[in-house]
This record gives sequence, C-alpha cells and structure tokens, in this order.
Amino acid sequence: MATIQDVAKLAGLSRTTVSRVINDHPYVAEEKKRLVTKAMEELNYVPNSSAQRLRKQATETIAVYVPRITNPFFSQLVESMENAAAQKGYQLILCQTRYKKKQELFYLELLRTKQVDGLVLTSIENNWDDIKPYLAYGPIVLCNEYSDEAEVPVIHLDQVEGGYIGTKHLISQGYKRIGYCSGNHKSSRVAGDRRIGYLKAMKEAGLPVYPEWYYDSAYSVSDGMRIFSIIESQDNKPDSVFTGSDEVAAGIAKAAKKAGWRVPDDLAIIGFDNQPLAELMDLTTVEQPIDTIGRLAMEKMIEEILSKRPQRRKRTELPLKIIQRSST
Amino acid sequence: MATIQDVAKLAGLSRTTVSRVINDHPYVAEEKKRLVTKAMEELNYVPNSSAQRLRKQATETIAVYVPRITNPFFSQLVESMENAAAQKGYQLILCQTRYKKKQELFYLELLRTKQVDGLVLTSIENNWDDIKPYLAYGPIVLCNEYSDEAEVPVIHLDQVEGGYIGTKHLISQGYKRIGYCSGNHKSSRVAGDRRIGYLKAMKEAGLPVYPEWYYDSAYSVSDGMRIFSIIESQDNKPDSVFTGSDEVAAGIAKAAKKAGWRVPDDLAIIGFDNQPLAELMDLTTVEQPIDTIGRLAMEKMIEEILSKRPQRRKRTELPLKIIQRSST
DNA sequence: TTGTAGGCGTTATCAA
DNA sequence: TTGATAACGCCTACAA
Repeated sequence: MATIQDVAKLAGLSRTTVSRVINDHPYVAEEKKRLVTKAMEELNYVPNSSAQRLRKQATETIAVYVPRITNPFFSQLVESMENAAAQKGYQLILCQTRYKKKQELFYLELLRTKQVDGLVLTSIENNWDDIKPYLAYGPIVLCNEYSDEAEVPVIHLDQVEGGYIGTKHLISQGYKRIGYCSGNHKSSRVAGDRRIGYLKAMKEAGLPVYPEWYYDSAYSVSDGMRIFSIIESQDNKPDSVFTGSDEVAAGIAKAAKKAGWRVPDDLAIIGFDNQPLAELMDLTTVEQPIDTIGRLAMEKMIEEILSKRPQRRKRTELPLKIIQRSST
Repeated sequence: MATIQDVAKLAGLSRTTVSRVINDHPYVAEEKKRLVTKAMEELNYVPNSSAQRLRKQATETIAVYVPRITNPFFSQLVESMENAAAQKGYQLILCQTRYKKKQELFYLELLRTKQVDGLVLTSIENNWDDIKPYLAYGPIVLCNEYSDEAEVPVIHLDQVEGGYIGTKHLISQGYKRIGYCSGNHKSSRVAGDRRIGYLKAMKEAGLPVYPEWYYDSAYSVSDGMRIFSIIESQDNKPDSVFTGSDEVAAGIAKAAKKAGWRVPDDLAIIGFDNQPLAELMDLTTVEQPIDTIGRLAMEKMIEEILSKRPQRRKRTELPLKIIQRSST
C-alpha cells in the first residue's frame, strides 16, 4: 500500500505538498500539482482514511438508528437518508435497536468511541436522560420520533393532526363506532400524539370511546389478523378502525375478507403511511412525507456536524394528508 | 476527551500497561489491572477507535451492497446480516448501488481507502473484471447474486431449481400457456438461471414458449400492473405467469382483479420470495431462505477477514420450496 | 510557493 | 511484569 511518503518521493516533493494537492489547498504551483497527480496515479495511491480520521478527528460517517430495517416505514426513511448522505460524501452505519433499550445503548457507544460523527434516531427506546450524556461526544438529530426534553433538532410529522384527520375522515363517512389500534410504546410521542388526535376528533363529534375498542401491540400484518379475530368475537363491535400502520390495516382487511366480512360495509379500515401495500390492498390511509423528513434530517445532521456549535432545540413539523381508497 | 495517556498518568503507570489492560493481554498484575480499570472509569475513558484502526489496520466494519434497501428482499437480507455482524462486534455500512455501475464503483473505494475490512455484495452491477482488482484490498463475499468468474465465497440459492419448480408447479396444476416475467438484468446469474429452470420445465412438458410471453423490466408492483395491461391487450394470451418476485405478482394480481379477471381461473400467478405481501395477496410463491443466506454470508465474511489467507472460490447453494396459495 | 517537524491516540517491539 | 520508544499515515503550524 502506497503512502503519502511514497508519492512524495516519486514526485520529488515533500509530504506537505502532496497533502496540499490531496486537500485542494491554494498555493501549489500547477506544475507540481501535475507531478503529484501523476505520482499518485502511478502508485495507485489513495489516502488512508483511518489516518485521516485520526488526524482530523472526524469520520464522515453517521449512525442511523431504526428499530428494524424490514419495517417498510423505516427502510424508506433509511433509503432517503442514505441518498442524502451519499450526496454529501457521508457514509451510514445501520443500527437496528430491535426495540431494545440495551441494543440502543450499545450503539450509542459508536459516538463515544468516535466511530461516527453524529447520530440520527428514528425511534427512542431509552429515557432521554440516558441518551443525553452522549451529546457531549457529538450531535444527535431526531427524525420521526420526538421528545420534549431533547434539546436537539427534531424533524417530525404532526401526529396529533394525523390521528385527528384520520378519525375525522371516518366520522365524515358516517362511521360512529370507531376503534383504535396502537403500537403501544409507552414513551412514544408518535403513538401518544396520534391518540390525542383521535380522542380530540371523537370528542368534537360527541362519539363514545370504549376501552374494548382500544387494541394494542399492533405493529405487523399478523397483529392485524389477531386484532380482527378479537373484533369478531366482541359483542360490542366497532364499525370501523383507525390503525397505526398500513401493515396492521392490511392484516385486519385480509382477515375480515377471509371471514366473509365486507370492507368497508361491515368494517371500515384506515391505514397509516401510504406504503405500496396500501395501494395494493385498496386501503384509505394517512400519507406521511417519509422521503422528505429523511432528507431534511440528514441535511440537518450534516449541518450540525460542520457548524461545531452546541446543539439547539429546533422543531420542524411536516403536515400529513388523507389518501382515500375503498376501505372507508 | 481522556486519552490513554491521561489514564496512565492517573493510574501512575505507563501507556503500555494501560493498553495491555484494554486488550486483555497476559502479564499484568491483578493489582495494576484494578488501578487501571479504576482510572478508566474515573475519567470515563474509551479507546479512540480511529487511532485503533490506524494502528491495527482493521476497522471491524463491513460494507453491504444492495440495489435499494426498500426492496423487501434486500431489507430482509440486510436485517439478517446486521444481526449476525452485531453479534460478532462488527458494524455495517449500508451501500445502495441504485442499480448503477457508477454508484457501485464509488462504493468500492471504501475498501481501497480502508474504511471497511470487507464487502458483501448482494447484487452485481459491473463486470467482474472491474471488481476483481479490489480483492487486493480485502475480502469480498457474494450473497444471492453470483458469477462464475469470481474466485470468492458465494452463498446463493439454486435459481435454476427455483425457476424449474415454480414452472413445474404451474404445469402440474394444468396450465399450458405459461408466461414469464424477468427483471432482465443482462448479466445477472440469478435471473439467467431462473429462466433456464423455466425453459427446462417447459421443454420437459413439451410446452411452447412464445417471445410475446416474455415480459421484461419487471421489478415492482407497478411493473406488475403494467405487465397485466400488456397481457390484457394480447391476442395470444398466457393462462398463467411465472414472476420473478412477489411484488410483480401482486401487481399483476391487483390489476387483473380490478379488470374483472378471476385469479387463478382467468390467469394464474406465481410469485417469488414469500414476502409478507404474498400471504396478504394469497399468492402461491417460491420461498427463499433469506435469513439463512444473509447469516451465512456474514459469518463467512468475518471468517475471511480473520483468516488473512487469500480468498478461494466456494459455493454454498441452498434449496427453495413452493408455498401454495390460491393464486394457482 | 515549498519544506520541516510535531502530534493525532494506539499498539508492538524490545529491553530492563 | 513493566516501561521507553517507534511506528501506523496523515495534516498543519511555522519557518524559509
């Protein structure tokens, strides 16, 4: 492996001059620049990035936290972040927290050991108090999930509004017995706010909210199928359900059809996200501008890294909208 | 930020001894070890990984190449690889090639600049001749996609068999006019072998293969919908189609039902992968053990990194099986 | 416009 | 069992 020294020797110049050429510094004579470039090519030289990192105290690498990459919401988020990062010459380290506090803490060490310049969290497992100390080692940006205590930039969606317009939509279609599914992450603002929006819409319309119409642990298609079987067995059945995700909605729709129910006549269903799945299953859903928040979060992250100032709280909240299909 | 020097000073010992403790070397007196550990805790010390990388010439990081992470096949592959890597203390850098040669070449530089210890490729955009030179900088393992020229370990699925059993299944159900969808990557062995399996089954059964029943550029749900509209407009229509993926199959099924066709009576459809989607849409499909190949590939990668020997060709081929549902 | 030299934080070699 | 010292490869004052 050729080093900067080898290049310098071959070009008949000093390491300094070679370094200047590599880093595009001013005050290098055109002729020497050519000499260096030629030597670099001849030796098939590339700067060793471990050495650069050590010297510059920067890695040009960002860690992205997701619960699981197979969740389509998060894979889309990661795709848009990777695009934005690559464009600015940054790499992404993928960290799957698997919904576990311990796994999240494990990955936080990446920042402390200087393996990455910053962290983008799309979900939060631990209390903010346990994450906060890591701010001493580099910037953190929240994307999607949020927290009131966190004094960092947050790019997220207006989940109160999401819950509200989704529920309102059902109400406007004449449904009155509206059930609610939730992922039930105790500390999740996303889930909490969405529920606030739902309750607000229900209250405004003077509709009742029964505890038996609250279905929790709803994440996946199979959770949706399980929830349908609960609904099927209930005496006091809802006539429609607000779900937290297209997967859950799809699972309910699938199980309902299988049981001979008509959607939306016997049960209306509204999803969340507008995944390809929603179109396939003809689900009305609440669309989230996933690519946009991913890109904005990554751009913000890089801005934070470059402007070495201490971080400040800054909320960017994006709107949501209903996509109507045949499930409502 | 505390350095090893600070720890040494506080413990009243040399850097060497501290380093020995960090790296669990023998010949450190228990008492000094305690002293060092205490000093490390007091200073909240962690070794700087950039310095370790430079010194050890290793990064404990692996780059994983996928075309796009939003493709569920690849996100599942990445999930299983990340699990396997994390278990052995390795990180993953996510590289989306976006089906582009140039992007793939761009990311190959990660290996040359020593940002990663090795590469796992799940798809191949460039000719092997253009990738081969990078073997000089570290190990490469192929997972899913393969190539005959590549003298590296390959973990893949028996795609000939996949095409064969999928087609055979249709034949056994009485279909005779069997269409074929393909992603049409010229150089892809996955696509090529699968087609070989299809042709083999057709030939054995003495069934005709018409060029107009070959549908290319089939990757996504919307490609499937496009393909259905082609089928609909054809005079000589197939009675069934073998698709390269559940997404394409789902798209065809969706468009067919919308147009009032019955599946499988008017058109039978077989998918590939056994994604959650396949269950939702009731698609018969060819199941691939994605998690297994992901894990095996990552374990092989780490083995290659540790055993600094030159790489050798080694094929690991896993079987596939039919999952029957109502689309055939 | 170019070069000298020191240091980023570790670890490995050698000597004690 | 411990320590001094020299790399690893690069960048950047500072001096010329």
